[in-house]
Order: sequence, then C-alpha cells, then structure tokens
Amino acid sequence: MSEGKMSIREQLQNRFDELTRAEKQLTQLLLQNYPASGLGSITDLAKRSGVSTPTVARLVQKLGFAGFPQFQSALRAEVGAELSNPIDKYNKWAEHAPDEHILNRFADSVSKNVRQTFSRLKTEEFDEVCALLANTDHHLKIVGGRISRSLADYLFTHMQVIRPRVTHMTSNSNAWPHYLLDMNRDDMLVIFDVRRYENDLRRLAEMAHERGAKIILFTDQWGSPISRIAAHKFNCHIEVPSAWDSSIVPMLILEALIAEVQKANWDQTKRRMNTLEDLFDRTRMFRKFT
Amino acid sequence: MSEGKMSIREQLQNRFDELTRAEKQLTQLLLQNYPASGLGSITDLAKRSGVSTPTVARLVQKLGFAGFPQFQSALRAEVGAELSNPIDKYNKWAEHAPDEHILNRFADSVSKNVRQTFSRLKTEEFDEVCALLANTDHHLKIVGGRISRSLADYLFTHMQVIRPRVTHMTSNSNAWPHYLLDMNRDDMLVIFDVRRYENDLRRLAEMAHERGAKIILFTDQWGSPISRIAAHKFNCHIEVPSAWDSSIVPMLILEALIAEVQKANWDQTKRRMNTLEDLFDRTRMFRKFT
DNA sequence: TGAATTGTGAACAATATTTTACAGATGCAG
DNA sequence: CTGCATCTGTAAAATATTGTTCACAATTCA
Repeated sequence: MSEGKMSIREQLQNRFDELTRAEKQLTQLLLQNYPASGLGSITDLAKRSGVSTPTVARLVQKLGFAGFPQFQSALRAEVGAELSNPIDKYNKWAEHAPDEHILNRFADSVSKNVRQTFSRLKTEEFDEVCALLANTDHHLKIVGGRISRSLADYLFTHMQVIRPRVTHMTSNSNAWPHYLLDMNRDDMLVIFDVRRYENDLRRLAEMAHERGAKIILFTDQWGSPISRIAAHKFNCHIEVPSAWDSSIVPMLILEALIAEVQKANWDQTKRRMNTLEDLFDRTRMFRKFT
Repeated sequence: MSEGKMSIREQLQNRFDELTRAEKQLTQLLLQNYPASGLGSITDLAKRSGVSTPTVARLVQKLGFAGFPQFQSALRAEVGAELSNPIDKYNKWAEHAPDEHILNRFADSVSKNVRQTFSRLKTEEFDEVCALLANTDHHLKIVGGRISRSLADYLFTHMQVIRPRVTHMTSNSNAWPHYLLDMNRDDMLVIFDVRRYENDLRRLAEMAHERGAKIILFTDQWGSPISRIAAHKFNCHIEVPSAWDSSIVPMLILEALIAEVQKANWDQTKRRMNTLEDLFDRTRMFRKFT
C-alpha cells in the first residue's frame, strides 16, 4: 500500500519503530486520542505530549508533510471520513479494528468481568487480606491448580521479593504432605482454584484448615468447594469468548494486592530489593568471568 | 438545559430560526458536515459555505464565543468526547468503593493500558501470529524473564493442550544452549521480555535468530532490544500505580491468541483434550487405589 | 567519548483573526 | 416607488496567533 493511501493513523503505527523517543511519545498521544489531539495548534500538541515544538515540526516533516498545517488538514479530512462512517462511530478498544475482532470482544468481556467482580467484592475484605499478607509473623504458602499454577507462580515471585517466609507449593501434589507436616495456625495458605475444581486442592485445603492455617482463596464466580472453609475469598468472573477461562481478573486483584502489601512493608521490602539487586549484580559479574 | 451544557450542534439547531440568511447558510454547512467543516480556518469555512469572513465572525460571537478560536476549541473538545471511549468514563469499577481505592485506580490504569496498547496494535499482525502458532509444522518454544516467566508458563500450559511440539524453556539460562542446539528455521520462539530487559534473553534471542528461528516478542511499550530481530512483537503498556509492572495486557493478548489458535486447530485440539481427560481420569483412578 | 536526539529561546515569516468603514443588496412599510 | 433599516460583502489595516527555523546547550545512548 502506498503511503499516500494510508491513513495518518496507519502511517504512525507502521513507522512507529523507526521513530525516536520523543517522537514516539508524541505519536502515542496522537494515537491514543485520535484524531482530536492533533487538531489544536502545534504548540498545544507539543505541550500536551510533553515534547518541544520543533520536535512536532520535525515529525510531521518526517511523515512527508510540508508543514504542520498540511498535516492538520489531512487529519481534518480523516475526521470527516471517520465521523461520517457510522460503523466507526461506536467506540471500541481497538478503534481501527472491526467490532467483531477477537481482541475487541475479549477486551469487552474482560471489562465486564472486572466490573462484575468488583461489584461483589468488599474492599474491606481486600484490605484485610492485604494486612494479612503483609504480616511477616505468619508463613505464607501459595498453591494453584493445573492452570492457575501460573497465577500462584506470579504471586510467589513478587511476594518472595517483598517479604520473607514465602513458599510456592509445587503443583506436584505428591509433595504436599511434606508441607502439611509443618502447617499450623501461624500459616496462611493462598489457594487458586477455579472451575474444574481439583480434588487434590480440596483435600489439601481441608487438611490445612484442620491444622489451623488461614486460607485465602481465589476462585471463580461460582465458587470452589473450598469457599466453605476459606477465611477470605475472591470470586473472580472469568468468562470470555474462548474455550478457556480468563485469568485476567484474579491477576488484576493480585497485582493490586502486591502493590498494597509492598507499600505496607516498604522498609522491609526496600532492604530486600537492594540485597537482591546486589546478588543479581554479583551473579552477573560471576558469569562474565567464567 | 443551560446553553453551557449544550453541544454546539444543539445550539446551532435550536437557534437556527433566529439566524439571518447568510448565517443559516453557514450553519447548514456546519451541521451537514459536523464537526469537520468547522475545524479549518475561518476564511476556509467562509469560503466553503459561501459567506464572508465577517459573517462567520459575527455568528460565533452571536453564539456567545469570544472569537473564532474559542468556538473552534469547543468544537475540538466535542470531537474528543465523541470519539473517545465512553466505556468506562462514567462508570466507576467498584461502585461502592471510593474512587481512590487501589482497586479502582488499578482498574482505571489497566483499562487505559489496554486502550493504549490496542491503539498501536495491528490486528493483521495479531492474526498472523495466530496463524503461526496454529502451524504445527513448526516447533514452538517459549521463554520468559524473571517476572514474565509466569506468562510463559501460562502460554505453555495452554499450548501444550492445543497443539503438539511445544516446549517451555526453563528460566535457568544454563540450560538454554541445549535448546539452541536443535533450533533452526522450523522453530518459533515466543519471548517475554519487559523492562529491566535481561541480557541472557537478548543473547538467547540473537542466537536463535542466527539459526533462523522466528521470534515472537511480548515486550513493554518502550520495547526490549530484542524488538530489532523479532518477526512479530506486541508492545504492551504495563504501567500501574504500583512499584511493579502489570502483566495484565500481555496476558489479555495471550488469552485472545490462545482462543484463536484453539479455534483454528479445533479438530486436533479436540482429540488432544479427550486424550488428556482420559489420562487425568486414569491418574485419579490410579491414586485412589494406592 | 562522540554522535544523535531533544529542548530552549528567540527571531522571523506566514497565517489567521478581528475590526472598521463603506457600499451594495435586500426586504419591508408606507 | 421610495425610504429606511437591516443584512451582507469587500477591502484593508491592525493585531494576534501560529508555524518555521536556527543556533546552541543539554541530554541520552551506544
């Protein structure tokens, strides 16, 4: 396709990689709020995207326009075309993709899932879980199911940096009895169990519960059988246009939890992160000379 | 409704009758091709609507604007509002929680990240990657960094069910040379590399590339150095109100990819899933009696 | 370190806007 | 038809704003 026939948006997307840092920054604003952000004055655009005026002038020339006014009038022409096309009028996630594209349908579902989940979620409970996870008197054990293992891993990787006394119980359920041996009322057990609830997990939860461990459960909107004995639980909506379930909502809650726990434990975390940096450096050094 | 809250279009329509001949003519052009026609210069607008410049100036003042630039910037604001995404603008995520609660701030950021990412993402590229991943002639290898390992794991777990010939390269980079041994132009390598780009990953990518492997890269908005040699890449926005980066957007794209690849490979996948069910059943049986 | 990129500030050029004065056009009332 | 008020266009000048460009310093990155 010749550049002449490409929309400015397409040009910006296609040539994004060959742009410099400031140009990318500018382009991102343009794409993000397209095309409105490009319709003001050049100084306005520069200021709002945080680059200098000459940078804007340089970019539009790089794109092949004689000057900013030419660029802008091309943009205006697109406003006319875009707004008169009723299909494009309704908003989408990826504005230039058809509504029916899987990406748009997915983003819609996820957005709906988040809203539905949050409508049931009590922020007080969220805050309590934060406090629990930040409490390093208690040992934190994490375990997931076949699919949700990745979530468990994700939480573990972060918690390991943020606080001491964290264990990821491998998905190999043969090893679980060993962990149960040492489990008592000083333990917190984070369990991920979504649809196709796994029997092994249920049994593990029951035994941990009998030993007095506090269970924090991430499950789906219908609720794993472990709900009954969980001290806290998050019911995440997970339906998407796919044969599989979505892990987005639980991950979103996880990330928010991680952010909050980290904030609560900041002093401790900072020390741990510094030490970690140091260790990484020394590993790198070590490698360099071998 | 006060005039202040009326859109310019409504104002023009409501006050149409009290306008003079030339003003009506001008207004008609404005409404007919709204709002694009009002975004050029005042002389342009005058010429195209067949009235004189002062007439335009007089009209906008009659409408209550200090001058044409003010009128125009109001118009621009409407373009922005009309085209920008209303999906979550007037919609708190957790309605009963304060705006400032971390969960709401997180959901906002994520929503923004999705939109920003999608504004740069070419759906054609997404479709191409789908086709690649669905092609079982090629071996699929997956590898991630320290944090993004969970994403690699997530993709692996699903792909393993959907298609044969999938490998998760462990994060222990000591083992990578073994994988490189067998790597050639029949291989696809999915790499996750976000900020704090890891040198080991870069070197791995370079060597894989030299051997002809096709690289599919998941990186952040700034782009890992691997971008240069990647056949396809996804730049995911990852900034959230946290000391850590968000993995939500890459995971969203992953899930959509998984859904599409699964659909493309449905016959094959169905057989594999049945076999898998069967294997699970037999394992469970086996356990029950030991 | 050296090259490329970016920002600053200013000067200048180019455009756009506003305003004014006036003349022609229009429409209407008498 | 006339005269008057209103509307409109023209032209031009004054002003304001905007775009362009440059030199140079600061920054970044390899």
